[in-house]
Amino acid sequence: METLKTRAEFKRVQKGRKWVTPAFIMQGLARADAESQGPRFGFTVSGKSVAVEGEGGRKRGKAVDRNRARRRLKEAVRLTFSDAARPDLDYVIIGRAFALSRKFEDLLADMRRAFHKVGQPARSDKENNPAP
RNA sequence: CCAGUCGGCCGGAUGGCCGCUGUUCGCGCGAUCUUUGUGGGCCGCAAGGUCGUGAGCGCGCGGAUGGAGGAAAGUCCGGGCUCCACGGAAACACGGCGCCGGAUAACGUCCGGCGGGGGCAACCCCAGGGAUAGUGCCACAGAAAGCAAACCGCUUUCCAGAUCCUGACGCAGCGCAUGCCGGGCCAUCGGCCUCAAGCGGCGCGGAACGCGUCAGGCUCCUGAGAGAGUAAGGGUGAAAGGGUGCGGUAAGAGCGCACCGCGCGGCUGGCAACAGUCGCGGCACGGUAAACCCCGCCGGGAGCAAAACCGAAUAGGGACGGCACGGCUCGCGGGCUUCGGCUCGCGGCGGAAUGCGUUUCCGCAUCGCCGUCCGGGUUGGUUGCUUGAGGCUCGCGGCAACGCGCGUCCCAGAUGAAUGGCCAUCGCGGCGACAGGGGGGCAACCUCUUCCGCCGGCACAGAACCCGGCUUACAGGCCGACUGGCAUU
Repeated sequence: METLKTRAEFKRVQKGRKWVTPAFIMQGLARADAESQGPRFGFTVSGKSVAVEGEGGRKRGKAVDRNRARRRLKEAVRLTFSDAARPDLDYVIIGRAFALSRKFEDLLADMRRAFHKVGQPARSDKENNPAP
């Protein structure tokens, strides 16, 4: 599984198609250079986004929670992308609060559905502007 | 057994499936290098080419092996390291620290003491230098908050007398039947009772007490009055100018004495902080320095996003070469000069040219264009990057912190950021109740425990250059030493 490395790549994918679930937000965009093959993924989780409602107001997610949310999302992508993701797209997955508590099999189902939804309009884009 | 104090340690375990990353070994592929002193083969006169061998690098596959914490956290101190600044020293300013001795690379840390405070005790807590160097502040309350003063109170002198004292008089009251009349009872001239708890009219007395009037007074008392003394007591406060006791005094007061405290000086013990003791001082010198300040010690700044190296595109800078290089009584600067000037660069004016907006007009932009090279430099990449004031065992020195020596081990290095995801069993925690067992109770029942079921996914928390500390967070659990209490032998 190849990951996005630079800030510029992340900013670019932000313009792409978006799909929201309780555990994450997925964005996808066709890659400009056709150099590498297979899809690429970027993961991002902020402390604010995984904040948990507790006694005395919201509790900001600490580093442990952020890392754990990212790992679960990463694992879910790893188990689903080979047959669900489109190889000519870059994806960005943004963690949300339920990334920690959602059952893992539901997370996998969410992920497959998100790949389908994000990949669908990209196909029509490709028909309008065929890549060189 | 219960309660507690101190120190040390752990902080889920095992397995299955699928992953990430470092190191190392092997294999494969890729580009590069592989001698210019005889130094693989072949071709070539040669430059060189080609095949092979080897090397490091990159990628892939396979094997082996390592992979979060006690706080990785907060970023509060101290260092290493890097860059910047800086001739040395001192002073000033600013900041930090502050009992003494030791440990340490250093520290605001640690150890051992000292002093003060708390606890029955084990033990715990303390920013703990200087308040006779100076300045400031001390809210509220209180009379008064720093230099003595005096609200209540206490005492005294004078003055005064509603209250006080003395005297006189009067009244009330008391007494007198050994005062009279009256009255009553018994009765023989007479005797008895009655000054009222129950009875009329008069009279006498002045020891004590009461009231009134008058006069006098300061012995007592009083103060709506003036002055003086006092700080014992009351009250306020965090704090009120030493404490307790005896003496003393008009009342009091270190006014005097004893003990304690305080200050000064000496002696003894201790490296020292300090402790003990002797003498003197009659007690002034309140607190606050986490108020300014004084004294002593320490301190250059910024930080791994430090810093070094490699370096794409675009824009801009410089050098060189080629092409182009038109005007001016202009300005500035350089070079040459036969001093007439010539020439180059920059700028100004003018405007040719080129490009753009559809053309002219007009407007805007450029003032050279092209090529090669150089330096700086952003995205990015590499290094820094993990062997270090390092861990462990043993021995020695030291009360200890710690030091020394021998041996042994290598123990995370990610960078949109690895060290994991999911599941099962056990463990843990909570809840439930059928049943069995133990304890308490007359009983209802309560409680502990075993088994069972369900639930929770299970404390605080994720390395980011590295060490030494501090602080803060933390479910549950283990070990050791010690203290107090109860019970038993």
